[in-house]
Amino acid sequence: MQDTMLIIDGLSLAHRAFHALKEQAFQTSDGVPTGALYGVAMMVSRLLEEENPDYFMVAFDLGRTFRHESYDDYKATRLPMEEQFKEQLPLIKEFFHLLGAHVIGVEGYEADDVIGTMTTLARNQGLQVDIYSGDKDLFQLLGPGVRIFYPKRGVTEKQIVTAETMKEDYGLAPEQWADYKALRGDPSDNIPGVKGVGEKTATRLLQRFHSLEQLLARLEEVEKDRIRAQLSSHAQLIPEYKKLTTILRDIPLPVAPDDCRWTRPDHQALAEFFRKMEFKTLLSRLEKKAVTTGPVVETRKFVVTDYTLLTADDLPAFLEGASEQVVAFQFLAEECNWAQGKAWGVAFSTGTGKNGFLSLTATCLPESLSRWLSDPEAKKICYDAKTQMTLLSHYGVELGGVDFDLLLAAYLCRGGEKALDFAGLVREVLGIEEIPQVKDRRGKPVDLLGVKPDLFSEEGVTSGVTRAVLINKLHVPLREELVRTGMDKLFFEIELPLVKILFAMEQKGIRVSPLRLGKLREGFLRRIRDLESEIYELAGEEFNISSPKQLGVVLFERLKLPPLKKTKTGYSTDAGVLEELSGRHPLVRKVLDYRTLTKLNSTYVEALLGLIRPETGRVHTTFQQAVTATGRLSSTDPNLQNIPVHSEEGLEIRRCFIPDSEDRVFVSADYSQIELRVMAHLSGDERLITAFLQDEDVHQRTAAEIFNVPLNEVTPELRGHAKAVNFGIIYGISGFGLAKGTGVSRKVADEFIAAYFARYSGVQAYLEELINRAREAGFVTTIFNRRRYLGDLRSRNFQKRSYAERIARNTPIQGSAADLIKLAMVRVADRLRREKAPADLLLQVHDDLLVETDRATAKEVALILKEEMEAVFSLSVPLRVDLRAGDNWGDLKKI
DNA sequence: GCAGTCACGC
DNA sequence: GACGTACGTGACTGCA
Repeated sequence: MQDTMLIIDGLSLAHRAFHALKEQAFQTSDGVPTGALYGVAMMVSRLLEEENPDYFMVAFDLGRTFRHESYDDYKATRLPMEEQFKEQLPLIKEFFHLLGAHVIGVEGYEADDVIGTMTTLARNQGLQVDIYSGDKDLFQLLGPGVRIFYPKRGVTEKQIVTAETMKEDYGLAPEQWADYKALRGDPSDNIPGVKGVGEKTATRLLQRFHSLEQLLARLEEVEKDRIRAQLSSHAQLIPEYKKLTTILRDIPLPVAPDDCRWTRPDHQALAEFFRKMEFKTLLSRLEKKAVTTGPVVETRKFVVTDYTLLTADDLPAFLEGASEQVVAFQFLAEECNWAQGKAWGVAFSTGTGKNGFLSLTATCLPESLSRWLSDPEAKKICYDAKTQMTLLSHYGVELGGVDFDLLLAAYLCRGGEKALDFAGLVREVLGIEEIPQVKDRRGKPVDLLGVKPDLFSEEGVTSGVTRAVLINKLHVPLREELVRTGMDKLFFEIELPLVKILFAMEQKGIRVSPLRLGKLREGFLRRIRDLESEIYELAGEEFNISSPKQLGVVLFERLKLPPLKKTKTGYSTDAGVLEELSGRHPLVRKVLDYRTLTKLNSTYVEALLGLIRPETGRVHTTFQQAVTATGRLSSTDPNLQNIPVHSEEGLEIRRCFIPDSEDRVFVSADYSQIELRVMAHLSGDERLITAFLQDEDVHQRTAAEIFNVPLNEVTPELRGHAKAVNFGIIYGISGFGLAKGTGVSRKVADEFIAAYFARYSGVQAYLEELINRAREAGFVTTIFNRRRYLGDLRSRNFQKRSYAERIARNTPIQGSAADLIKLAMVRVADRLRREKAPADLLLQVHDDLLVETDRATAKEVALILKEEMEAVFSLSVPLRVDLRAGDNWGDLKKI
């Protein structure tokens, strides 16, 4: 590997550090140092955490620089700054010495010149040169083997600039930078530049003429009279400017690269320095580093080897003493999914400290075990009860008496983050770094419910028992955390009872007609083929239409259509762009159709066909209860929460979902405007509450209010705009986003929002208060106290902060709606069971419940759904549920 | 395997 | 002037 020389642009860093010290602004709430300390932090990271440089140098200005003497103003403005730095310089120097750097300044030259010369020398020796600087002037040093770590202004992420990225980002080569600055000028360096030549013009001129010399020589070729005149009047001065902007690369240096070899930092002295300077973040990083790489510290391990190998006959006695307490259990299985379940055994850990493992070999469980598992009075705890239920279903055992599910508890406690896997949870809560895990051939940890025979060993049993013991250990702090945060009710009355309901829904599955799906596929494939050949015809060549890259080339290069939008990697070809272009070339519309059809076919038709279980003719989704940040459920394999509904082709797909038999029908119950109702409740806005109390069309009412027209004069267009505003409010609006959504101008969109907040001032006040309180507390909550932690609300990074604010506005609304429907599911399931209604919950799609029931009892069941869902919780506005029923999922009619 | 883009739902 | 509507899952491409 190439040796590396690390060079720090000292003056710029001193400048940053100075402001950091002055403003006491060392770090953001998320612990990331802001721009002011960027250089220091990046370097420390590099030195302490990533790799070590072979050579390390810091360049400083020493006193006045003669390169600028020709420019009178320079002294007047620059000197006082240097005086200020002087106070900081000894500290900064000490800091770098502690880090093991060589600090170099040359009387009469700027730090840039020192860097320029050292870079040239080092590169000639074949070293890789990495420069940390906030100054674009150094870009002129870029070239083979030279990179600049350059912070984007106000942004904490580092940006690595090379000659190539510079060309891409600025359209200029390194050797053009001095010319560019001479033309453009730079007030901060007191280089006036050419009047009337800004960044764009300077770039364009240099791209065309390549160098200042060429430009001045061929001045007559410049078309714009104004620019040409300015250039010729500056013709004498321009070379002078260039002298000011050009970094010297051959000044006499007191050292050679070889004198700058890195000496390892003295950690203790460095820590002392950080403490003195109150660089808390850096200090903690240093200490962390000391723990992980310093004197070898034993990683915290936890293994349980003290357990009893049980037999089916031992089990009752083993569990008996524990009957008053909760028992943690964990299955070990070869396979566990909807289709199959084969258990190796089950591990127990009782509250009284007894651990045991029961091996299972047969296709059925011993009676003593089944009895205990299904006994609702025998309290048990586990990690991910739904999956354990799935395994047990293959033994015909219904798990009962689950008192605590660590997966769900951890999900709630983490407040907005996905639940951790078990090892992660143990690490976070108990600080245990290492637990026994079954590993596959490549050393990847294997799920305890998917241990293939060739991997099964003693280690598996140990892993299972250790996990059971840890489940017991973890449940205490997690239970306390739930109580402390007021989420215990949410956990015990909503999430935990929901597990069984979701499990039943997964088991039940939905019948899908393979015949209808097959026909659909035929039709889709035929249309796709037709479109393909038409598109190739129109394009004049064959290409992969599904590749945005290739499509971009065809549309924007071959057909010369205007690229309206760019993505990180090239032209954007999303639906919005294509829609705009559709009038300009017949191919575009066909691509849109092609996209729609291939999407529907591969994501839904083909995928569903593959997921129909041949034994039952049904698809069985998996509901994820511990993934979303807001408390919603999600659905996978297949995802039945995003089956199309808005297009005719989409409805065709929904029509393939059919009830069990002729005697059965689907009933759907969906909450009307639940999120807006929740917002009305949370904000207490009287106008909004009144609208719902009077059961008005809320979008129509909003239109009347913000456009100031009578209710009956609201046109569909106005209603559409109002609807977009309502959505925007829920999602954390901006004028720009709304403008895009409605097609009105940015200015008009801003006016919509202003009008909305003027009319619904309660909503505005609520949203403002919400953010203020969340900033203080560090989290937002839903009606049932579900939390989401939002550290970024205090971030100095605009982007992060704005994002956190949008989340803060949306989460209480979306999350409360999620809470409500989850509770409603619990109530509905309970009621259906109590009334012995022949009905099964099939799906939940966020505000919609799909139920299958006997044709004869459809009305009754529908009314039960409506009743339970509307009465689920008393808000200051009524909840309303719309009912529909039908013989397939695509043709549901209002009832 | 992973990131990027696109598209479907609420 | 930054930045530009919440929450998901999944198919596909293209690069490593």
